[in-house]
Amino acid sequence: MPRQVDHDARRREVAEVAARLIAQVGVERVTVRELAKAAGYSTAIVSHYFADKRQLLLFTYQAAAQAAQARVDAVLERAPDDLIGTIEALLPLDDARHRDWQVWLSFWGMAIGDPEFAAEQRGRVLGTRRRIEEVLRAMAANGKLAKDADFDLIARELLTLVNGLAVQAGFDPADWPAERQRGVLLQAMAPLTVRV
Amino acid sequence: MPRQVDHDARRREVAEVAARLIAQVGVERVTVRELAKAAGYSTAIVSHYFADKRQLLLFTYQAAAQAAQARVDAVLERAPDDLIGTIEALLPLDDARHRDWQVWLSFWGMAIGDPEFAAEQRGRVLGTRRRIEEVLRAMAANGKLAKDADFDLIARELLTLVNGLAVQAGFDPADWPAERQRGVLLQAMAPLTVRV
Amino acid sequence: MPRQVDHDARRREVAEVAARLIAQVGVERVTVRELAKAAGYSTAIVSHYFADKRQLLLFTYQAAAQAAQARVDAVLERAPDDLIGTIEALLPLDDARHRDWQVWLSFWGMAIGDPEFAAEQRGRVLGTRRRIEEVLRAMAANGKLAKDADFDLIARELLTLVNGLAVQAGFDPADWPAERQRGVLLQAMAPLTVRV
Amino acid sequence: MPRQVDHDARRREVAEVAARLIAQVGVERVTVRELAKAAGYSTAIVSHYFADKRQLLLFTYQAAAQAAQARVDAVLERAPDDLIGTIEALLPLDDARHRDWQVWLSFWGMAIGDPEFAAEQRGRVLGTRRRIEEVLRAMAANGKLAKDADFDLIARELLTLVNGLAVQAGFDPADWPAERQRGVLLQAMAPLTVRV
DNA sequence: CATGAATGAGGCTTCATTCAT
DNA sequence: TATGAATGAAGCCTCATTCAT
Repeated sequence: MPRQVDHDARRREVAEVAARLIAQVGVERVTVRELAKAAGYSTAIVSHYFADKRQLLLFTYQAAAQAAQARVDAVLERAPDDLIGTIEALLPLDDARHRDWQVWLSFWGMAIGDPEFAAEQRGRVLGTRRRIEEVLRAMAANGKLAKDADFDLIARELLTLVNGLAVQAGFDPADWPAERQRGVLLQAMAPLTVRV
Repeated sequence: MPRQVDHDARRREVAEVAARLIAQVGVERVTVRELAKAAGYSTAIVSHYFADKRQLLLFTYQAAAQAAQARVDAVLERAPDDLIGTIEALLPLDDARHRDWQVWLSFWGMAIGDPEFAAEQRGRVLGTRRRIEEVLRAMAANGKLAKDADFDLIARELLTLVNGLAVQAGFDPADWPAERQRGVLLQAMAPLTVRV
Repeated sequence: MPRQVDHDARRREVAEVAARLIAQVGVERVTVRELAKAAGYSTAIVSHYFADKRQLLLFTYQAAAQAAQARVDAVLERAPDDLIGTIEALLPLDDARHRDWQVWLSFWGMAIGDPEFAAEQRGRVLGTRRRIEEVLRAMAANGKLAKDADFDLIARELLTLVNGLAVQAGFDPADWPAERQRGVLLQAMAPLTVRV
Repeated sequence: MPRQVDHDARRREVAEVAARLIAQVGVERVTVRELAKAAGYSTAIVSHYFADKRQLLLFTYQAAAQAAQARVDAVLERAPDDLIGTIEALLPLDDARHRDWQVWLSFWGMAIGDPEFAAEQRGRVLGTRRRIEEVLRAMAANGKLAKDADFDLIARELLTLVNGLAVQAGFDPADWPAERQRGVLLQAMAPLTVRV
């Protein structure tokens, strides 16, 4: 019997290396050759595990999105109405989250003019907003938020803040330590949530 | 006597075409050939007016930034304390501003891993924040804002909102018509400014 | 298992084709495209086996130099004091040696203003002179040359003759058949060596 | 009446600049743009005064050859049998002659595979040899050389020495100061000329 | 399953030359 | 006579991909 290789595990492994490289040099500068070298495989690895370089990149993008989602899930499992925890799970407050944002930022260059990537990006934003809305509803159910609050609008503002913070922190991490991100976030959230 | 050409005007002309293309297909997909064809020149035109393709792109980036700055200036000339006007001058509320943001979004892909473009981006953010702070100070001088408000923090929140809105509107303009952008903006600004 | 290729052999093969082309059209007229076509490969073959076109040319130059050295070695193995044999091994007396000189002549154009190629040329001249000096010392040891002869000066004169003959024969082979080259050589060598 | 420009003087002026550049960077690296800049003219100067870049280079080559010829003429006007003076007029013993040789060396790269330049080179060698033969005949007439000497062969050897010395001195001037060039030359000439 | 040799398309750039002025 | 803007051909190189092994 031939040695069985866990196909999906290998795909994730390659995508992990890709994410590392993308965060370092940007998505457009990542060549299959460099990627293969960094991963310790031959150049044919992409054709082998992915139909295309494009598919590899898409997979890498989605993997980062799933990681973010998992972070949010971990928060909500403990407390389904932990809004601040949810938002913080999304912000680039540590290296892992910072790297995910680097990846997304880098992909945005591709997403301009690439309908499929743009759609992916739209979907990710929409999905995240839905999750935030759920948290808001949970808060309302727990009396932490007015039941007639405009959940959609609040969620939009919150996600707007997240994206805005991440963009600025992404290109100027020195100017945006975790505390400063939290400072802006809390200033903005204060009037939103204390409206029981 | 040879035909005289306004060098700077021609540079702006080429950069304008570049911006159009970038907004359409993304900065990495813009080739000199396509650019030349779209501009109605030969491929050598780029080398003629720019040292490099890279220099052309940098110039294009800066041109978009200057356009934004000019829009803000136009507002502040009329009313130096017009905060909402300033912010709206920055948001992708019409096609022109939307296109500028498409250009920046596209460049962010390059900025990851390209120190010079990243620095450019940082500079642009910093400059815009300074201008917002000035507006806040003018407001305070006119009694529209508490004199001891944390100008830096407020300016950071406002610019965070601008960037966050632009990112979302950039990839999903249908979901972010001007009114919705204003809606989020006003909801967020209300508690900030009405604190006389 | 992938097809295995002898990297160095392939490099020599490509360089051999390059030498042929250089001798025909001159080093500056050799394009990667022509070279690839003549070698029966695609243009990417050069980048595949050499970092650079420049590196390929350097390698080609050195290969010709090594061929000449090998010819001298073959002579000296049989008779370490065979001065005439050594000199004749260097002269363009047959097609193979003529072609090597064509290559060097062509490279001289590059060497002007290219420090690295100029240094390579200097090194080759110096190395050859050293070998001639060794032959002279062997002759002195065998009583074929005065022991107090000025080895350096004699070697310089001999190599001067070699270069001078090669230059003229290189551009006017019809006027410099082997016999005439030998004629000048022997006339010049007669007074040098018969001084026992 | 329009200002009359001395066409030939302008051609020589441009060629002089070209020679300077060629000696510095090699003939293949000289671009029309650089040449025009160095000469203080526009790029169209070549099309203006020469049919072609190629014609300009040919003219430059010939100008250097004429300069060498003029140097020999100056010697022979004083003493038509001054063999050593003639040879020294050809050797790169000072900067001016060194530069001429740099130009020729650089052109040799072009001459390989360029029949017209090769023919030019052949002609120059032949012409110089003829002049040396004349000097030898003058020596014979003055009793400084055996009347039945092989003028052709001696002239060939002498010109071989000249070319050989120039090649070596051209790439390694530090190793070939004037005195060393003369040393090799005199060692080689001694047996040739003292055969009255 | 995995390799690395080889490809061909395409990118940016440089350059001699032309042309209207 | 002289200019400099503009061209188009060509050069080198890089890269994702394919294919025999």
